[in-house]
Amino acid sequence: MSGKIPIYQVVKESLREKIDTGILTTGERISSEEELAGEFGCSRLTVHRALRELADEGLVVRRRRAGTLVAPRDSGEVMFRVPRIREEIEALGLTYRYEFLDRRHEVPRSAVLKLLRVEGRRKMLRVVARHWAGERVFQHEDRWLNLDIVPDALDVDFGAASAYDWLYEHAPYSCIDHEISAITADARTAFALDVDEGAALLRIRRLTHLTVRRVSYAVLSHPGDLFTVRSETRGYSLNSS
Amino acid sequence: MSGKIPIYQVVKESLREKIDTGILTTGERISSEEELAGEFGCSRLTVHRALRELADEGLVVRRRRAGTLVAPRDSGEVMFRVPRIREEIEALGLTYRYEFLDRRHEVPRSAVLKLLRVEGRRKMLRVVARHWAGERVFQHEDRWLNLDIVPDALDVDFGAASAYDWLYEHAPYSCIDHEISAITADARTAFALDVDEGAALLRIRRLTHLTVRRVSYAVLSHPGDLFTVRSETRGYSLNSS
DNA sequence: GAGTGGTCTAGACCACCCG
DNA sequence: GGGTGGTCTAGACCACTCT
Repeated sequence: MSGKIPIYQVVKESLREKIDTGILTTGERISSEEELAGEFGCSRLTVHRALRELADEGLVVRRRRAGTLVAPRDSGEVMFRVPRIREEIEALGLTYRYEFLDRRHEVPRSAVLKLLRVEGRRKMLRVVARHWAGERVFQHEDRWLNLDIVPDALDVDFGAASAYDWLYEHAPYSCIDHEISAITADARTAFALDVDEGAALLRIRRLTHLTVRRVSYAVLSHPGDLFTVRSETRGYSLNSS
Repeated sequence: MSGKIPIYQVVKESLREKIDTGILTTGERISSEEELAGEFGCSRLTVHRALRELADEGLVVRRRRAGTLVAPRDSGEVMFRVPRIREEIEALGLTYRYEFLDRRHEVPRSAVLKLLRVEGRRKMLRVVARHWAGERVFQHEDRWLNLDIVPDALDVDFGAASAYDWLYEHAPYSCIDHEISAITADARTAFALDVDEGAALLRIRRLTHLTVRRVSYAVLSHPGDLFTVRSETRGYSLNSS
């Protein structure tokens, strides 16, 4: 019955449980790969893979000569999924609608130039839009596109498709940095989001980049009562039972 | 000179670059492991490791018989580090101070019982505290500890050390789920955080669990102007030059 | 059926670093 | 110096799934 589970998984989960339940505690040394291979009756490479994956997850630390130690807990990392906005809204059972507001070819303020790592004062593309969920504004998007990296954007009319979607389709694979904060809506933003002035907003600032090239910078504002960021549990949480 | 870089890394970065720059596009098929092994003059296992890691990162999708395909971009996952609050505050150059407020042994409201997966109405431990950064309240912590999982907590006086620290030291390794949202401070919370009523707050709800056992549930509230959650870039971003 | 990925072995050599 | 992890090979068998 257990013949279908790969051996490296068995080794991994066995060690994970020993760590979870405190049988192995912080700083404690785990048997060497060779010893574990003997215990589990498998090759060293199989054990190596199990230990490497545990190290990738941050549960153990590996050092040559010193061996494998249970890692100190560093309160760890949390994963959040950032779905495409349309999918997110439709997942809530609401109708998604994109509303184009503005498109300018102009020189950004210096803070934005700096974020985009642009030397001197050059024109970039600014696209402003709203994303609706049913009858409410779900997100206000104020985005700068770096024309040094994606010059084609200048030819695009963002009246029908959002800059986000365009980037998603046309820009190469990229990393994204996020900052999430809570702010109070000023008059202008309140109007844009159709909420009361002073309402709490969840604001995400997002910098899209490809290695060192900054592709785009966006400020995304949501009414606080509409949007929540949820993390996904990392690792295997065995939800059943 | 290049002899020090492992072959699997070379394979991985070579393919990553082809994907990043658009030479390989979404849905396109990558050569089979055997073919790549030939190209790079290495064994199949070495290629396999490279491809497996790319798959773990979500850049490619692998299916038997069909082969390895460049993954559709699903806007991916974002990693946030959640540092210990003391470290976070001290990293800002401010003085950290813990202030104990309340500790009760009582039956939680039903929503909390449900979150903690507790059957029936049983007493749990509630610990309320504030975390200061210099002269400002940085976080208000309202935490429930599940005494079925950590009965020892009942013997602990949380006057000096926070429930968070105690959990960190005494509870086994665990997963944590988070929800981040922006809310408006009501009178009570505004008083607790020493901000104006109606101010924007960043609220994190955090459920600590070990597989299926819910250890603790906490509501953490921050003044919106003090606290921001920042993501870390995932993967290798080759920051130099 | 055949081609692909998934896992595993036994053995090897190297790099690192603690004693 | 010697024990440990890091990588690699050549070959093998299996599981899946497309045709």
